[in-house]
Amino acid sequence: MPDHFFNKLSKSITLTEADKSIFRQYISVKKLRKRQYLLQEGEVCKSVAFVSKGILRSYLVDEKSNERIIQFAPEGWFISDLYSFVTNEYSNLNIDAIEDSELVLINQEAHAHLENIIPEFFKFNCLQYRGAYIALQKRLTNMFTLSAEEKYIKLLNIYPDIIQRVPQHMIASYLGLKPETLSRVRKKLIVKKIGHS
Amino acid sequence: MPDHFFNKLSKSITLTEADKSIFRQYISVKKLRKRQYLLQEGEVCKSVAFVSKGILRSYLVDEKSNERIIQFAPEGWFISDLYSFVTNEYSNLNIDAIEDSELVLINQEAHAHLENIIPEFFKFNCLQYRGAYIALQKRLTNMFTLSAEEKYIKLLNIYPDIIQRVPQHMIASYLGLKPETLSRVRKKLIVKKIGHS
DNA sequence: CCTGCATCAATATTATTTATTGACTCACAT
DNA sequence: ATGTGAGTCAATAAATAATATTGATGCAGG
Repeated sequence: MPDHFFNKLSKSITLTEADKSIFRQYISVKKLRKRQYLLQEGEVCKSVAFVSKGILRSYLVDEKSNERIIQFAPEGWFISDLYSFVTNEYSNLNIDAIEDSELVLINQEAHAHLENIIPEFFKFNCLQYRGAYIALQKRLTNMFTLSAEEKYIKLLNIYPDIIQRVPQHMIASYLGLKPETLSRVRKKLIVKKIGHS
Repeated sequence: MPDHFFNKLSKSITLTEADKSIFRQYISVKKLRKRQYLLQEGEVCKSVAFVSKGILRSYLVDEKSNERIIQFAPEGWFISDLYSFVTNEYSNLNIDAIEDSELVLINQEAHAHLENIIPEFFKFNCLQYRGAYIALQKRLTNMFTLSAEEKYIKLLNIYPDIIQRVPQHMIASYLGLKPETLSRVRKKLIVKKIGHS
């Protein structure tokens, strides 16, 4: 079951068979159906999830009760509320499944323990955090500097697959746009494209 | 928030204001949206839920992966997997919301504690169990002895409200019928009725 | 050899989700 | 002051998913 998970790890670190069987003792597998929560606002995030099938999102709802999407996590990605996970404070974000999905879960104790006994796993996480930090910073700067159209095109180039899979209003939410605005941006782009051909 | 809950208790037992404020310390409130699980097969049932709004169901999925509905719980009812709740073993049933719902939750420790310090609550539960047992036994005998049509009519008489609220295929599942069969039974009944008028 | 129901497959109906459009407002950069 | 980019609100359209019905057929038991 957690093959996909091991493949992912193996891309950045080297895992022995012994390591894998240790992992198997500490991880669990969970299925979520579409719209099901993995984590709800007000709960404490007790595990990080690796998505082996499907796609999840994390989001928060603002004062005006709009959903603001923080992250999409398709197969091969991790998702959690890291803040709540490490501090044990209540989470203020929600994580749910956009499609029926399958996860590999690692809870707090398991995670700590695995990092201790498998140094390569520690290293893996290190790399993950660094990468995530860089990506987030880039996203933030894009948010501040780009126009609606530019944001959309950038996303289209980087994650064309995600745009295909998730409803458009979620893309809008991710980009900090209103669905109507995104709809109009797309229309304009299509018109342009037809002009070219 | 838990007014509805106190009203329910007050129908069978007498609660002082002091009792109520003790309760308030030990219960929690939770919202579920349609199709969201309260409990999934393989988890341990950590709380009993009082439904203050909406409607839930508990069901198990059989070898042929049909859902078999055990119970519906509309407002004013309790629902849980009592077996798992008392033994701490993994549940083999699922509980989810048929409509967006609001619950009052009492977890294991709270439940035990409340029964200890509020004898009336202990008594309430006693009555609940007895009533539930009787009702279940009646249901079982109906299952064995009645025809599809009779089962449906009986349900219609006892819980007309539930039949209005939940999809027909769930009624079928509850009665141990196939959706097609129930559809045909209903058609026959409607024809009969028209004949009468 | 009926009767009562299950099964399978197709289709119809209804509800829910998602997307688009129009008319309008506001901020702000020119 | 004015045009542009995006938000807001309300209505509608389109797409998808959930639910219900129907017909054909099979099978077990009185």
